[in-house]
Amino acid sequence: MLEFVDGHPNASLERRDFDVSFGEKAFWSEFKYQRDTEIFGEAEPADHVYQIKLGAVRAFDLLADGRRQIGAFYLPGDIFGIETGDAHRFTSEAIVNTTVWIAKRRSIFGEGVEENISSTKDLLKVITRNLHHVENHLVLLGRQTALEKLAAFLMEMDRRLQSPSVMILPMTRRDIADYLGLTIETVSRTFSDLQRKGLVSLRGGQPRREIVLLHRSKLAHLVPVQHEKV
Amino acid sequence: MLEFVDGHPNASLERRDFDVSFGEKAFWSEFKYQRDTEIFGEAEPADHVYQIKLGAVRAFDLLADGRRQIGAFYLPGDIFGIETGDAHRFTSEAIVNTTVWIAKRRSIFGEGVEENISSTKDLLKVITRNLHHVENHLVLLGRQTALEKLAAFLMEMDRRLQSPSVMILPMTRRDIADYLGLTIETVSRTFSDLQRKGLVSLRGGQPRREIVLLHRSKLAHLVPVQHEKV
DNA sequence: CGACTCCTTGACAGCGTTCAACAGTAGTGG
DNA sequence: CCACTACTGTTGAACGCTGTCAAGGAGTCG
Repeated sequence: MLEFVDGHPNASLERRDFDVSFGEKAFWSEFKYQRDTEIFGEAEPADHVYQIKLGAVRAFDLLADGRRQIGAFYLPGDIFGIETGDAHRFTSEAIVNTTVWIAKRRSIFGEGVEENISSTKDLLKVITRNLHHVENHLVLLGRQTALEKLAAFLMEMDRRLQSPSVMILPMTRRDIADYLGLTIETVSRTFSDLQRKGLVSLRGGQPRREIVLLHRSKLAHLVPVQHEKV
Repeated sequence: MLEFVDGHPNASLERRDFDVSFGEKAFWSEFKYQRDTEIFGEAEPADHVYQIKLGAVRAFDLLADGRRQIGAFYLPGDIFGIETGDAHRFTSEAIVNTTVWIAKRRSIFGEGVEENISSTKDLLKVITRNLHHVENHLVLLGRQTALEKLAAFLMEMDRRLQSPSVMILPMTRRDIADYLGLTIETVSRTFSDLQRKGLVSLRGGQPRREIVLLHRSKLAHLVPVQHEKV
């Protein structure tokens, strides 16, 4: 099973051969990635499945001139790496030191998807969730203002972190900006806006990653909703 | 089989019970939709699969205040309507008078995806292609300029229409704008830009939907490419 | 003919970017 | 212990790309 480590140069193997419920029995191994190291690159073969145990991951595309678009953040519990069939579309990096469980794709799905039906349904469920998220994000990127984008981002993180009283964001302003299609300055200014309006409170000093949502319903009102049919 | 017509109020049934290759044998019926009529709405159950025979379709999300984001255009040959598992995420409308073949989902996949393995692979292929397209579109919406967006749009249409000498776009400037996250004025100005630069020629008078790509390689150079790893 | 849609163009405004300076924190090494 | 550096984040000022508002041309339909 050293092939695992070979295929993941930035990972350090901790334990292995878990039996997690994803379809049927499968062999999972635990890896740790240091902050800012790559988990897999764009166009690499997508032959593993990843689940975050601890930490956070960004999936992004980098243009030749340095522009970056983050397509998704993955948090503890999230499954990723199987978004696009044969090859990865986005590069994935650990945002902070991150523990990931990894399984070979064929150990879960058989060769391709031929053999294992129940896990194929799980696969479809994960992909469908990803697709849904990306489609929502299309609307955000194409048709929302900076304020709406940041409010939507905060509500998304709040939901996915199960509405903690103090939300501790793993990502930097640059990550947030690249997720929302903005610059770090605009993100920073919009945070200040929200603070002036009394909707959020920024805590912790440099990196200001601790955020308290003071008025979730007002924040939610800033997020555009889809049209209700007449 | 009148349930078909019941479920598709805007459609007129023409012929039915084709035998098309999508996985194994399935019963397809041909429907026609008038320009600007809805094929299926957001949040409706996704229990049919659609393939365009003639015409064009837009899939979009409409916000409460009228802002619209188009996620994809579908052209002859394209399969759509199975993007998101149980319920549709986007509304689909015929852009022009459009002929569509429709099959019940379970007549293709069995109840859910349990029974038919080979068509499950087809399903995954279609969904994967959709996901790939949407992820590309994320980068376009979040990180590209108006000029880059329009160039990318023209190259995409050129490829999908098999590089005709004269490209006849089915969609209006508004559709293009809502696809690219721009306004119609910016789209129009950017078309004029490209024309002044000698890269395209706009033909046909009001609706100016006939476009000749005069310099595909220069046009392609306007489209940002993903970063090549060092 | 009038009414309508689609598209283009001009003038102007504004949202978000760019450029720049600076504060707070952490890590390093003399 | 204290520079020194590096990194993250905030804020100000000016710019500019794109949006907004407005007018008008071209084509279609009844």
